[in-house]
Amino acid sequence: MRHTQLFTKTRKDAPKDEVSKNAQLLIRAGYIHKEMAGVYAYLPLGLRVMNNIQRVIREEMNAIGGQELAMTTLQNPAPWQKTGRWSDEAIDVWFKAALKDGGELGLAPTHEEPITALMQEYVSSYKDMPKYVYQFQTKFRNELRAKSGIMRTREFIMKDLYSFSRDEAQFREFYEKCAAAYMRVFTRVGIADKTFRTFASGGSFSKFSDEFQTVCEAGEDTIYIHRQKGIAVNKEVYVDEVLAELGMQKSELEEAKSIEVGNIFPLGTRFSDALGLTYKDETGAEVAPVMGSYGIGPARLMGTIVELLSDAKGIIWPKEVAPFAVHLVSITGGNDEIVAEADRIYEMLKDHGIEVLYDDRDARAGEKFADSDLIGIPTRLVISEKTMSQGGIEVVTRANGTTTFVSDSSLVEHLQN
RNA sequence: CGGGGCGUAGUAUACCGGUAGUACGCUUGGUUUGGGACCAAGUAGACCGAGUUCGAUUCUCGGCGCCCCGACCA
Repeated sequence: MRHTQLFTKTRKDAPKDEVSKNAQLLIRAGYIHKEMAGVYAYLPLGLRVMNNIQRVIREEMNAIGGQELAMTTLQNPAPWQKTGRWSDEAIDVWFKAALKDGGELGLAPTHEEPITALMQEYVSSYKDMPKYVYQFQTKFRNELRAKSGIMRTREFIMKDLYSFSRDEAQFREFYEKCAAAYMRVFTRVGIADKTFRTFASGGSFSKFSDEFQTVCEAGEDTIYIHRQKGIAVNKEVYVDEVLAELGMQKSELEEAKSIEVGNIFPLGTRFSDALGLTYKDETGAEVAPVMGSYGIGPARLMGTIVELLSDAKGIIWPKEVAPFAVHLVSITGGNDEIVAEADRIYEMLKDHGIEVLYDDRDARAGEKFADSDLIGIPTRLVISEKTMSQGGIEVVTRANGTTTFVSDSSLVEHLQN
């Protein structure tokens, strides 16, 4: 894409009402737009990152047998009434709306009820299980206090997967498989070294759950890390009784602030019981499937990546999630030959399927480099009088600033490995 | 929800009970051209409502919005 086609612009100053690093950088670079407190729009660059993050998650979910679907954001109260969660006492973040005919509906804060009700139509035999379904879907939560940029918002997309298993053993097997898939996701988006599977309270669903917590000063949570075991314990269950159960001692644990980037938890038969979801086992007996729920917030992941992978100049995207693979920057000084050469390289890269943002603006070097650093595409290619006279292209790595010269005949090969 | 703070051009900020200033941006012209250039001329602003006052962007009250700390986080 040519920069001159991009309608967004970078800016030097962050808006005064944004304090968090993630929102400041993402807004300055033109990735997101704040619509109101806790509600952000994704602009072309931001949408590309969001789509890349979702692609990574999708690939990992498909690899463990997940089937993607799309439920609805408008929610029928009926199944929620059956589980007792339609009331504001049960879920205090409901957005609800009145229908013209006097009825009421909800804006989805989560999807356990509708997915369980939906599966009732398709699950009837032990042969129908296990089943793993997931979606990327907008959730609405009327938070009393949205905060931390895109980390805690009132409207956000969540990847939520629900597992339906014959019994506890079958459920556990998938639960562990999914935990491993989550770690692969965090590895691919570049935050695995700081992300720990974390023992946590199960909230109202179960006694315990597992969170994936990424160590970061900007985090809302506090965890206690057991370095040797490579796992952690959430502060909410940091009590002697639980630690003993886990075979840990307080002296072995290290306190850290962290961001919850994922959460998986057992649902047992709570929802299948309440909504009457059953299957017939080999003996013909009606049995309630054992369920599990598995969430990752792509936007929160995006915010976490920015918090962790950025410097004073801007963002440093990992390859898998970067909006473009390379940032082609021309320094023309009004010289048409350089423009023509940059255009040629741009077309060549596109022809080889390399995703490239081409800064074809008639701007000075300083401004282009500053914007390039801010936007944070992993690899920058510079074409200027200097590089042309040396018969090559300058290749700069955003993460560490290392620069190499590559001849244009070997450029594509250089970029592809 | 408890506490605190803040609303001034597109953005960031200043001053002031009496014609609202600066920088960036944007427009035009010129000079520049490898790390956010320079000169000149333009463009554009007081969240809403009520009150006090001769006069309110400024003071008072209410509303709305935004931020931070805490609580909450299914």
